[in-house]
Amino acid sequence: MSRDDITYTLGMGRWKPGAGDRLREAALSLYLERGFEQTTVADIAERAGVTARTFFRYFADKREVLFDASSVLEEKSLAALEGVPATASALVSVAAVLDSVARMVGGDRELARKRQAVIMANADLRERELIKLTSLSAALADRLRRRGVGDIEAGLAAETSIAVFRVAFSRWVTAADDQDLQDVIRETLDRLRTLAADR
Amino acid sequence: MSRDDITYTLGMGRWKPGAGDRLREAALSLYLERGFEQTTVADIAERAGVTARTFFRYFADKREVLFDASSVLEEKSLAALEGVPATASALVSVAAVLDSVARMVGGDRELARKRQAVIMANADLRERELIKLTSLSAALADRLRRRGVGDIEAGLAAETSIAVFRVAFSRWVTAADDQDLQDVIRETLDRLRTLAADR
DNA sequence: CACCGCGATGTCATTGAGTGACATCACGGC
DNA sequence: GCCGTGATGTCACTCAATGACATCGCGGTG
Repeated sequence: MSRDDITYTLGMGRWKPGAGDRLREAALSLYLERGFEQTTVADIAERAGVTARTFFRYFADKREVLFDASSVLEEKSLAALEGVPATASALVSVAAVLDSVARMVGGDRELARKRQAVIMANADLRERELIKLTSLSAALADRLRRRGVGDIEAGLAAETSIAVFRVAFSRWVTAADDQDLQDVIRETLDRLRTLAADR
Repeated sequence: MSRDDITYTLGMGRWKPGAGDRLREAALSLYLERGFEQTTVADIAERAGVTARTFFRYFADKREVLFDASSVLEEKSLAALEGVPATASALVSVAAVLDSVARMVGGDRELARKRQAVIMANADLRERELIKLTSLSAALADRLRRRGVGDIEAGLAAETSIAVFRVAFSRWVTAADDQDLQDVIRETLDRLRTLAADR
């Protein structure tokens, strides 16, 4: 069977462009339809009109197809940190970063829900999700240290931001009514302040 | 080549007992010698005097051999929570759990160091480590809710405990002098209180 | 004592993830 | 009209992981 009927289009090069996007979409839909484990890379590649080998040229592994956006998220979050005066406390700086994350993630709650459903249904995906957050946290802590925040404070503030984000995000994505992720995060951060003051 | 010279011992049954322990030791030493990725399950099994198939009868996957102790850790941590009066604040309860974890983990710093070296050298192992902590956190949050702590507070307190533990553990395992993990954790928790009070 | 069921292990076959090496071929420049 | 390049295909391979079935010592049981 020739591939050309699927992939070849006049004047567009030898193959259809946007293989990466097609793979992303194919993967998400298949993960939703059959579940992550029941989907093979060959399935995804076929739906996207490429071979399995090509999948691995775009994504390091079967999970990464759901997470490669997070590198962009990380960059932009750290950029947001630059906008905060270096005199701000660690927690205030972190709050700004969380706000920026909320703006990026909070736009499409339906997409967030689908994604979350897939991720939560599989342990390997949950693992990957965690390490992405942790990677962001580590980068954040690093920047905080560079701007003079104490070693331990930087680590704590960064790790704490994950705590707040996870709790807030879970609340937001589950909520019946249509809240604003930024609000939920701010509220959750306030709750943490109260909590920590407890004895 | 017959296996009997290795595995058969008079009066001890058909095979040497303690295959699980042998596999654990073989795996850790090989991961230290060659690295996690450079070690195959067949290598581990061979050193332990069994077949690869047997490895997977003891451990769900190649990573789990380093983490199967954490289920015990989780049980005992939750048991420690039972000893805390239900009237205690969420953070105080969490502090008690952290103290219990510290007692279990803090005993052998050299072992902790070796383990940590292996884990930190590989992304897959870091992922697994994270999900174990998160699993503990989720269980902890669940118990807190059952004893009347508010939904959000429970989640926050549990997630925060991870933040504190990770920061403290990292400091402890890296430290030049010989500190007590419990002390480091308590100190870190205090720092968090200060941090959260900041504006 | 001979037989039996059980449990731990071995053996074999298979699927699917992931990788390296090399071939292909349209496109764009020269 | 030739050529280098980049994206893709093809092939071969290793290894993780799992299911099915065989093996065999041990501890009873009659």
